[in-house]
Amino acid sequence: MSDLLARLRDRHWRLTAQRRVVAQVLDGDHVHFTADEIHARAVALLPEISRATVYNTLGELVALGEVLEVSTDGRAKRYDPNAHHAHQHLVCESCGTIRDVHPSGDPLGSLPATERYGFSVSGVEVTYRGLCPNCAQK
Amino acid sequence: MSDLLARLRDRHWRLTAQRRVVAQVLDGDHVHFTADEIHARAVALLPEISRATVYNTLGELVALGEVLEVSTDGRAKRYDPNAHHAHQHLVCESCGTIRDVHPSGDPLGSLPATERYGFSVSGVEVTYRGLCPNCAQK
DNA sequence: ACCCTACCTTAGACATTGTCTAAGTCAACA
DNA sequence: TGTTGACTTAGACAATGTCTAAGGTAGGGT
Repeated sequence: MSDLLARLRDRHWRLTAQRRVVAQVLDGDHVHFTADEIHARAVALLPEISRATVYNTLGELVALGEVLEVSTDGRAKRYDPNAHHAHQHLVCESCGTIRDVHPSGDPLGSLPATERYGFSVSGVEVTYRGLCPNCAQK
Repeated sequence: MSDLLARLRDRHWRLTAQRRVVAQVLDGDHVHFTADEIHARAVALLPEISRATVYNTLGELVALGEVLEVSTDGRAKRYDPNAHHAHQHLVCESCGTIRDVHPSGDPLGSLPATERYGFSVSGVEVTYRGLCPNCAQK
């Protein structure tokens, strides 16, 4: 994560206490928090941080390619700090838990030219859906 | 589409004017409207139809498996009446247009057991992203 | 043909998530 | 250490979706 802060400094980001706290909350490669969850955790570390700043900071991190935005369910977007290793998501339909997964094969290659309708295709997202062990039990 | 209405009657759906109009708007296999767009088109056919009824009806059609709900961007969900032929989506990042596409291979098969973390995986969605010919030109 | 009644529809309040604005604050450079 | 433009703030606003209580009606039963 200090790598992240270093990269951001290189890009002339002002290192404010608020931005540091958001980065700290996102630390760890396997969290998929919503903006509200990030705000709640940030407030625990820096009580006066505002919702707007959390949204601003997340938006900037996404624009810089340091964090991925995932909307798996039309509810709140989730933010995925694991932006530097290609992966896909496995989502529990019941509790919303997300796991990072690594399918075999190149998903982009599976779309033949005749199915591209003149689009310039730049990316692909694969979302597997199911029940996590916990929810399957109930 | 009369098939749809027939199937719904078989399931003891009350065929109200409102539900007929929503079904009519969804007619055609390649539309991907938002709830608001569906409401606007429904109002043109039946001025007194309410927003709540459109939401209710769409929710029921989704629960019955007659319509798919797609949220490609964290904005408004879109409703896809092409629920009976497996397909994936190609989305224009600029204007939001969606095309139905048919990739080769079985996307579910690409997730090895060691990457399933005990989940019972029941489905997979593939979303290709890019620019449509129109937006690419600009 | 006409009642019933359970199911459907309605308007509008409310909830959730996200965006914007105007004023105040502060990180970084000189 | 002073200056300045980028950053942060509270709260209003916007977009989308859900809920409620009251009234309407489709369709079965007669």
